[in-house]
Amino acid sequence: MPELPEVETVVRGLRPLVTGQTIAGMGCTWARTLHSPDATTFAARVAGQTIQAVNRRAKYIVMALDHDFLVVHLKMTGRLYVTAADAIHDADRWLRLHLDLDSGQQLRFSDPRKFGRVYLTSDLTTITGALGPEPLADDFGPADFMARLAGRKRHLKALLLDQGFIAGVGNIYADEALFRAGLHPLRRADSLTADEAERLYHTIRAALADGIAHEGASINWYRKPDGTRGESQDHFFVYGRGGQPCRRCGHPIEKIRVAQRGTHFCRACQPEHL
DNA sequence: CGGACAACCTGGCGGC
DNA sequence: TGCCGCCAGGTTGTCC
Repeated sequence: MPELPEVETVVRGLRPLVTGQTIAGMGCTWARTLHSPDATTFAARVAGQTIQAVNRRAKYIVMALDHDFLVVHLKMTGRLYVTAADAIHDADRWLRLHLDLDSGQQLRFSDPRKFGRVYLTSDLTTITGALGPEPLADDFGPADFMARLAGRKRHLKALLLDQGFIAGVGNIYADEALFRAGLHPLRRADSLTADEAERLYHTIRAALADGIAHEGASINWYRKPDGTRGESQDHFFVYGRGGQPCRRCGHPIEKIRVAQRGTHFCRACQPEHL
């Protein structure tokens, strides 16, 4: 569930809580949560480093330390929160890793499904090197998007989910962007007119920006660092609305599978041909 | 290049 | 109440 808007919301919540804090130690209770290096190396290397900045690249949370980058991917059910070291939270039931901060607080990573990953690396490009552009970046314009679309034959839905094509879009905001653009998820990328491509560029950005404005979508697992829910899900046009009337035309929203993902769309607003 | 699918995992839910 | 099986979806890797 955490896509660009959810990760951005987490980053904005964490930033004032951990920036400037020095890490005293690390504990990990599910080995595979640590992608690299191994726990012993990780703990020794992270200790004593100060968190200089908290940022986002695609769906990765990137904390710049003195000599390394501490990177977290929430995958589907990961949650990050800061708490007093002796405090108990509901999400601790699935606690996988914690960082001891010199303030006496802990930065905790909880993850029921154990898909989330934590990395410590001095070279960020080993993680983010193959990612496509940030869709909300100032220097990413309609012409850049249209150039990337050119010659691609894949279904639009599959292409939007491809992190190497454009970074940060996941299943929810792909469906929302395609609805807003009036484009069927099975349209081939190279079948778009210039107008359609430019429209899609703008609706991707609008869907993501609205998601951030509503602080992400708490369908089930996602929570902000303070434990509260985002409200993006209350504003969806199609995602999770199969069988319900389209907010624009009243036609029932359909749910199909595209690229092995549940895909929601309105047959009237997103015609398959032309 | 692109598509299909398994793997990684668990909780929540519908059906019986 | 309880058990069963399915579904959720980000990413990687494999195979065709």
